[in-house]
Amino acid sequence: MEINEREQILLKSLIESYVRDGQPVGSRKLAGDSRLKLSPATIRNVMADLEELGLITSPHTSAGRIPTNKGYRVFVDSLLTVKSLDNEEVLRLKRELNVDDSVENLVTHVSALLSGITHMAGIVMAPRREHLTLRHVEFLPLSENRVLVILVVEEHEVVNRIIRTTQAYTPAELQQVANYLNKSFGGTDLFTVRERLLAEMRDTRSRMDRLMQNAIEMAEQVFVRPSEKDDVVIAGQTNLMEFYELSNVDKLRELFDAFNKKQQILHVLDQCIGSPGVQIFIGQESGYKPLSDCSVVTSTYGVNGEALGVLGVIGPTRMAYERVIPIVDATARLFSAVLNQRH
Amino acid sequence: MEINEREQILLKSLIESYVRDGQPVGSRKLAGDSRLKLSPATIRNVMADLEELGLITSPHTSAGRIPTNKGYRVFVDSLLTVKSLDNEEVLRLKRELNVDDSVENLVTHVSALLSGITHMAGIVMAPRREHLTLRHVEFLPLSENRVLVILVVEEHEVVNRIIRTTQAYTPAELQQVANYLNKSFGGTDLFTVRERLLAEMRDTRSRMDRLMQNAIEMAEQVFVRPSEKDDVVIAGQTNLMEFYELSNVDKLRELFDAFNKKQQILHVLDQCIGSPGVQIFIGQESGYKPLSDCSVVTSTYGVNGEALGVLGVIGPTRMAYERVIPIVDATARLFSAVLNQRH
DNA sequence: GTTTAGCACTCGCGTATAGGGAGTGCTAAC
DNA sequence: GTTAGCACTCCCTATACGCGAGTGCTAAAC
Repeated sequence: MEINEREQILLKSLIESYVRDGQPVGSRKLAGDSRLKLSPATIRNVMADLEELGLITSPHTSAGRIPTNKGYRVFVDSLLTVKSLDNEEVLRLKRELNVDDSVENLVTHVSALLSGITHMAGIVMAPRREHLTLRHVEFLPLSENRVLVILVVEEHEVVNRIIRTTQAYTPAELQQVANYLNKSFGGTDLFTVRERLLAEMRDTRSRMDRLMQNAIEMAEQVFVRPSEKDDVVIAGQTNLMEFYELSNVDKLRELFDAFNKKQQILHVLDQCIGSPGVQIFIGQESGYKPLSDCSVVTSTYGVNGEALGVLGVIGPTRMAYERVIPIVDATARLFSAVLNQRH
Repeated sequence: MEINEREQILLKSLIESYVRDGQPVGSRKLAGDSRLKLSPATIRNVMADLEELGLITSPHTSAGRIPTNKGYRVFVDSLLTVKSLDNEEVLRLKRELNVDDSVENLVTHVSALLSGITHMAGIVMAPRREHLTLRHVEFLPLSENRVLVILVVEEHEVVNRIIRTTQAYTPAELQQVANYLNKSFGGTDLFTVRERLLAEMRDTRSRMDRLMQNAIEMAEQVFVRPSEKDDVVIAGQTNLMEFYELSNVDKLRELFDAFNKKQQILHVLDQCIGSPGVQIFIGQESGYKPLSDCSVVTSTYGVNGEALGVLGVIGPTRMAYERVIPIVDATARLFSAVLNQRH
């Protein structure tokens, strides 16, 4: 795709104008906006070329032109001049993130922030760790055969679940098992704990003492990956209603349903985790139909340079990319910084 | 409000027809529907009376009549014949609720169920206990001056938070404090723990040992009511989009924003907790503007006859009350039963 | 050869108008 | 008290029309 400088300038002007006003842009308007001193007639010629290239299109004969997704793509890739972020906004971000909050709260906060600043939908995927290290484990007997397990992983995170055991344990027995696990496996990856215990069982099948048997029964149920259903937090969905006001309510519903389902959204975000920095999906590029009228701007965040998750913003393809990109970028950095501080 | 039998029958027919089809009901249609063998002309006379009473109204001269909120109220209070619940649906409800789930998960599930069965929005207020009894407490040192506190309250619920202390504690000291608190205050109400410890401090200011000092510093920060931000869970909001399709997008947005804010919704539910059984707010009766086109059907749930929370359904005033009421009722009973089982 | 002015043409949108349909209220007869 | 008949009202849809915005093409100007 080669377009000459004049075409670039005009495409840029056109997109900026369309993003600002939401109205198809005509040749006369463009002649006024652009620095280029050209008559509307000339501009019409250029626009015809751009249309031939598939970068812009007209909704109907007598309207102006609007960018196609391909046009946005060219704009984003090579024409856009990113505005650096308002200092005030950076401060606001910093102020709102409390290091001592649970990860869950932080994620919710960040999502709300993204949505608040951009007036679109904020979206944050919860940190995904391949390896969760065990910090501490605690067992509390409930009714017989049911045990409440409290697991502290990494540094801060508390996970709890109820397991059913084949036999009733006394508090003392539970305490014993907990002590054993804490002493032997503190700082170890959850899966490793499980595997080592199960390996132990295979190796020394017959001559196992009671303690070990108990530990193994627990381990089988306890040391599995915590459920990840709330893996994605979306905020400010209603902001998107503005953009659909004129258009189809059915599409809006489809979009909102997609937000509720989350899995597919998660899948879209998942694609980003490999490559660092800001990524942008325009329209169908996300490969998910309900998002076909939307763009998604994402960035990865993480700890010690390792990407743990993805956050970003969902809005109409017609969004102010030059503003949104630095916001997403800065938020990801700040969030990473906060996560780092906690270690 | 006295209306004679014939008026009652016609009002009932009219509402049932309108709820079914969503179309204003004319005299001819009503003459066909109703068991009464009356000509459309007679029915027109009756309808004129009902209109004078404010029970029905016509959108415009040449349309049929639709119920007013007052009409719905009369219908709900004295005309409605409640359908008993499908056995299959009861089973579905039972099947979906897992006793061992956390309260949080249960609440989410119940909300989704209500929404799924009624095709409207489900809404569940998390249980509110006046008194939370301490089951177990555990301290884990993080970086210096920061301590992770894990609190098990009631039987199952795990709450955790990070507190900052004035001095750095050793793990041994923390263990000591935890042991002391567990031994002395297991089974006690959280507030009571706090108050007793603070009272202790006042009484024996000078001659306090180290352990007590530590315990008190902890107690001040730890034994406060857990934050209740996620007090209300709403599911299936998108179902409501169908009903607004024709009407105002702005109103829809207002409604969705209200769902996100939650506080006001919570306030509406709060009103219900006093009186047991199913309650219904029609239109503005809820006293909350975004809900003025909606009806809210609620019921309380609880443990041992004590009401702990409220659940229900939000939908258009034009809803099938005779179906929704038993659903909400049954769900509340089942949820109560599940909560009771856990004790 | 590029740029520009001029002009006919197209299309969407808002307004005006007419016809049909549904339902009503009133009156008079049963 | 009930019903048939009828004029009336109002909405909804379709059609027509004019206006405005913007285009593409052509021919002249630079």
